[in-house]
Amino acid sequence: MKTYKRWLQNANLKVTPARLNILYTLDHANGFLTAEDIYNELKPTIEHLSLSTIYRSLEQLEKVHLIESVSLENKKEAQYELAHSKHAHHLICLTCGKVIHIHDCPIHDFAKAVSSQHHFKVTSHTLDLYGYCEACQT
Amino acid sequence: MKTYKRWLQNANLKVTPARLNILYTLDHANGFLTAEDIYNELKPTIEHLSLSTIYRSLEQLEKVHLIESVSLENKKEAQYELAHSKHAHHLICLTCGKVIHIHDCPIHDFAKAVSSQHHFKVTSHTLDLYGYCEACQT
DNA sequence: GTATCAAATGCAAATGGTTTGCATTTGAGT
DNA sequence: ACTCAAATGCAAACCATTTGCATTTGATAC
Repeated sequence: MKTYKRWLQNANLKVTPARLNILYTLDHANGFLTAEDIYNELKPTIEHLSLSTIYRSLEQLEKVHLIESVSLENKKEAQYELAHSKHAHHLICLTCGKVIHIHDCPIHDFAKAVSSQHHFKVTSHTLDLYGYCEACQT
Repeated sequence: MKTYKRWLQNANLKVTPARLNILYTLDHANGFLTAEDIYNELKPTIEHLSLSTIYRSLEQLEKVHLIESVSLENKKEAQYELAHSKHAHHLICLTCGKVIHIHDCPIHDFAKAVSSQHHFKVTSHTLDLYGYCEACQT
C-alpha cells in the first residue's frame, strides 16, 4: 500500500481506505473494471462501503489522472484502469465481449495532420476495433 | 419520401410514418442526432408520437444498417446518423462539444496488421480525437 | 495527543437515457 | 375487405450514475 499512499499524496488527495483499495484493485486487475466490479470486489472486506463512494473516488482519481476511463460502444457502463498503464487501443469481440489491448498506435501522424488542417488542438484520442476474436470466428 | 419508402421496403421493414420521418430527419440533419433530438423535431407534426417509438424505430433501422449509432466518450446519449453517410471519424471539442467530421482514415493498414497478429477478424472501428477547437483555444 | 475544519463517506432518494409490458392500432399480403 | 404479425402509445420499470444531507474521518495546526 505504500505506493498508492504516495500516489494519492502527490496528487493532493486525502489518503482513505476506499481510494487505496480502489487503486490496489485496479492495479491487480487485468483489463478494465466497472465501478460495480470494484464495488463487488471490495464489499466483502470493507464494511459499510457504498457504491457512491466508488463513483466519487473514481471521479477524483480520474481528475488527477491516476486512472482513466473509457466507454466502449454498446456497453453502457464506464470502464476504468490505472492511468500509468500504457496508452492502449482495443480489439473488442462483438460476440463474447473479450477485450484485447493493443499498444501500437498509428494515430500520431494522423492527429498532427488533422490538427493543423482543422486548427484543432488534439489532446487525446480513442481507437477501438470491433470484430470477432479467434474463438468466436467459428 | 419516395426514396425512404424504398429503403424500408428493401430492408423488409414496414413503411410507417415514424420510420419515414426519422429517416427524413436524419437525412436532413447535419451531424448527429440523439433520439430525443429526433423526438423534439417530429413531435410538433406527429400527434401521439412516443419516445419509445423513436427508440424502437432506431433500433430496427440500425439492425438493417440504414442508420448507424455512435456513443462518444463523456456523452451518455447515443447519437445517430444515416448509414450511407461516409465512414467518418470525429474531432470532438472538450469545451464546447462541437463535433467535426473527418473522412480521412488512417486505420486500414493498421487494422490489417493487428488482425493477423491477433487472429482477430476486424469488422469495424471507431476513432475519435479529443481536444479543443479553434474557437475554444483562447 | 487534541482540537479543528474541509473533505470524504454512507445511505436513501433522485436523475436521465433507454427499455419493456400490455392493450390498441396499423401495414401488407390474401 | 379480412387477417395477423408487426408497430405504436402510454405508463411503468430499469439501471448506471449522481446528488442531498447528516455523519465520520483525514490532515494540519496547536
